[in-house]
Amino acid sequence: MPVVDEATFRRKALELVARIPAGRVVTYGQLALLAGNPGAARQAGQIMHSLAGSDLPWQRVINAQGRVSTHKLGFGDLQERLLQAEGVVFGPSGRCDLGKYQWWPDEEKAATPERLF
DNA sequence: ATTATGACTCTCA
DNA sequence: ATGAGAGCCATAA
Repeated sequence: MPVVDEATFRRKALELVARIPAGRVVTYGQLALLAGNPGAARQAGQIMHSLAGSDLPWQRVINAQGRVSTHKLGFGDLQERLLQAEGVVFGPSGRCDLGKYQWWPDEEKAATPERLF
């Protein structure tokens, strides 16, 4: 059973998305976990679905395989371009290195010098 | 109340 | 590496 109510879950999820630095990404499952509802990766996606046209960096949310999950929806191409514009590199299989770009909240406190570029 | 539907994720074959 | 299948959880019908 959920650890937090839907409203809270959604609020925290959006909060997290807003904090993702350019050039970094987070997964749906990760978002669900951090928002207080482990296992609710689908809801994370559901929330993103409702973000159409918002000012949030929705493009920085991808699936656990390091691939964008929006090709079926038609704008997967756009999402990849936006990310590449921020420095994220996608391999020929349309996959990027999560170990390298995945972002975690606590990183804000610790400086993350190199890595990028 | 029940069913259908996903911007999901794991586990196997 | 690729794909099917089964959990998962909330929303819309």
